[in-house]
Amino acid sequence: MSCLKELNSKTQKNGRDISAVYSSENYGHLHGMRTWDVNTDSGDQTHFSMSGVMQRCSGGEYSREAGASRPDHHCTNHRIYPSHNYTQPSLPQNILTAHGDFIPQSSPGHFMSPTPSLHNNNHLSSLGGHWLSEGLVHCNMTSGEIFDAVASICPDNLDEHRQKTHRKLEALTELMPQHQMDINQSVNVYLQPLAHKLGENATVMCSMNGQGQMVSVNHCSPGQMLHSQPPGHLDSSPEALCYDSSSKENLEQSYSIGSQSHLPSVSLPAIWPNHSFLCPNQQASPDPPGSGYSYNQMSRAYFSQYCQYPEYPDTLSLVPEGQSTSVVRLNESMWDSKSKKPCNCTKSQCLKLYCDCFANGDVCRNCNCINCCNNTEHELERYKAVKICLDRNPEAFRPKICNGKLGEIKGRHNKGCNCKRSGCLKNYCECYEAKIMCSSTCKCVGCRNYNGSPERRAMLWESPDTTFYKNAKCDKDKCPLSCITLDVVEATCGCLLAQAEEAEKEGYTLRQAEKMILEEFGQCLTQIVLSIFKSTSL
DNA sequence: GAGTTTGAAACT
DNA sequence: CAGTTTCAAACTC
Repeated sequence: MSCLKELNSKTQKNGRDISAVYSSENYGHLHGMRTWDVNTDSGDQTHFSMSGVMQRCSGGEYSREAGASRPDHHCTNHRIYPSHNYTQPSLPQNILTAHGDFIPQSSPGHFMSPTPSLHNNNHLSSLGGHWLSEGLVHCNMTSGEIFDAVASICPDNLDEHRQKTHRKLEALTELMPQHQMDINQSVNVYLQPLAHKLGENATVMCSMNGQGQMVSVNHCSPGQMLHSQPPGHLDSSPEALCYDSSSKENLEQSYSIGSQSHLPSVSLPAIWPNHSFLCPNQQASPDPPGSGYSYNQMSRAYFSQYCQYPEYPDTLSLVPEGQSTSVVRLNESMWDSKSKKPCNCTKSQCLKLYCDCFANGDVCRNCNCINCCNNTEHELERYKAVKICLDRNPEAFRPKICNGKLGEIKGRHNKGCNCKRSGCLKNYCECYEAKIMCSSTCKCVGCRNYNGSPERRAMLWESPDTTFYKNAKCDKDKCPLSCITLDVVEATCGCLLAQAEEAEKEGYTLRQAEKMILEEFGQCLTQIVLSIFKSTSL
């Protein structure tokens, strides 16, 4: 029986390393590339492939242009039309259009040269001088192509923008060259679409607010309505799809998705506050039925290394390939200053791993630090600091506490602690602080943070949080029952259910069904016991 | 709140 | 890689 095989597989894995049980095999990967059309009415066309980094404006970013009568002072406005299935309406010139179709990577985008009217300040001009300012949005476009493209569109302040942007790009490229390629393969950063005008699989929208939150909606189905209005106030205008990413409130509203509110959502980290990336081949995890959103989170700094650590697929989830619609956004709780403990750094400028904010990939906000450079005003310094840390230790931003074997509720410390005086029973100890027991990877002296320790037992049972003790893993991985994990229990239940269904399908009597289920349970137990024997050499 | 202790990070 | 220094958090009074 296949489920028995699965159970066997799981129990075998549980003996040592079960982290791969929830593999990606059931979930698709995001891949493919999308291109943009930047249209003007000049008629000239230049083909180019957009791969690399593109910038957006600060403050407003990609906001809605609510018709011709709604100027937006601080945002670059974009109208986006699909290249197919849609006839561009009669609108003012110089509209940035795009289509979000998944296009084979070899397919070029089309760039149509601009007209002089692009340079005016008419709010209907889709590209203004702020196009190249702050906040990186990554897409398949090289920096040179960006400059050339943007230069032809909005030469205003180009030199200044070029210099500023080039410095950032240099730092960025230097910092993570290997990820540039990843980005090029997984364009998921797109402008605001007019969703309901796009054909099936045509809508892609993705952007970030000033806090690095990435939001995207992919593959909207025809008729799906995305709106920026509160429920009940759906804007029926073609420009209804919008957001002002400088506003968290608007951001939330913008992604109130009409009848699709059940759509899954996943969170994406950003390496830096204004930068987000999507890696290809990220694994997706399904949402619990009925849940509106699911959030996973990981260190933003660590995200740049994400693709190097497939053993942590659960830290990031994306919508499975083929799913018609998805919402991708950064978990805002990651940026919730209320939930983040403020640091008190005085000498490190919050650019060393001494600083918890920096180490966690956060920027300092509402902290008590002095001479802080861990903020958006010191991006370059921050880039360099991240690079230094990664050069010194490529896993510097890797979460210290990783998922342990299944059944280990809290996991284990990657490096282990080195405590000498605290007995690992004070918060000086990172294991203790993370509410996990010390493991064989620790090099601590006089450790009392292990299962069965008298001090620990007394302390934990005195504590209101006795689940810490109850859920903790066995001492130093030597408990033979440690392989009976939730996963194994789940698999066992699955086998029993499958047997019950089979009995029902075959029309067996209740007694016969009970017998079948009990026999199945016996086989499951046999597999578990055999696995225990194997893993413990009993 | 000031001073001390502690262990991770950084440095040599 | 080991020893030392620096640093910020945890802890004590």
